[in-house]
Amino acid sequence: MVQYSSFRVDTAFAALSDPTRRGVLEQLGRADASITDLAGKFHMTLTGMKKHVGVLQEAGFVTTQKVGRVRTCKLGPRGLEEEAAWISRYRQLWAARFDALDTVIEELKRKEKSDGRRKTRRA
Amino acid sequence: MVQYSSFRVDTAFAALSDPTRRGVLEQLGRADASITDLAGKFHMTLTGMKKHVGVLQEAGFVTTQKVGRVRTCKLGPRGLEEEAAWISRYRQLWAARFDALDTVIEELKRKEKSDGRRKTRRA
DNA sequence: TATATACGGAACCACATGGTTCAGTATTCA
DNA sequence: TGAATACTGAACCATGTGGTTCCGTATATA
Repeated sequence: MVQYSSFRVDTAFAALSDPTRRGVLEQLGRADASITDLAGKFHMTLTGMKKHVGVLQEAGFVTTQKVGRVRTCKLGPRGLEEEAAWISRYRQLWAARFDALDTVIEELKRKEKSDGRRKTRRA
Repeated sequence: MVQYSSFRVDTAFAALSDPTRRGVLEQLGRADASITDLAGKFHMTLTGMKKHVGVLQEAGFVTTQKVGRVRTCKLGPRGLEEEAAWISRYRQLWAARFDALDTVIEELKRKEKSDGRRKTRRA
């Protein structure tokens, strides 16, 4: 029984809301990398990148391991299951909400076409 | 290749990172509501709720309409398409990254199977 | 008309975020 | 050994966030 805590989803979505961090995830999807590698690739200081990696690690998206003086980052065990589940569930809700209201969807289509000249709307 | 604007995804994920706002979305999935309704349901001031609704509106998840003195909120035209796309794409990346590790991929397959069949999970 | 309701907006607050610099420590290598 | 490398951590800064209160305005209602 998968029970996702609100806290995890919070930190996960927060982690994903930064373009640098999404970039880091994509980068690590291609190859493992050190802090220095990532800092260089995203044009910021080591300290700055370390913070981002820390956030990703906190969210469970990244694991790191230090060998010698180099800390290597790689994708962690979480594959965004819970976030995918939340979004999927919401999309069902959303679709159901719009399915039920045919008139609204029609209204919406008309609106997108005529670009907001009509204000009269029944709901 | 899907081209999604980084800005939109940023604000979308940021909007979803707050549990109150996710709650509001789920609530609006069940029924439209006024600011006062939502403020009461989530135990905060009108002004506080108005800010949350503003964030959701900015992200395109919610639309509002004022009739008389009541502003009614409803789910907007965006159904998290871009966010679902990003996550789906990342999950593929992630899975490919772990292809080498047999135990993990087995775990993934088992999970995806049960995910696809039964969506019985709650928030 | 008087009053209660529902919102709008400004200002404030504590704390988080996304960066930086600076001063270390631990490793590697010539 | 000594110098360069790779990171760590503290401190700082500007801005953003999630709330609040206070006051104002428009609308509904008795």
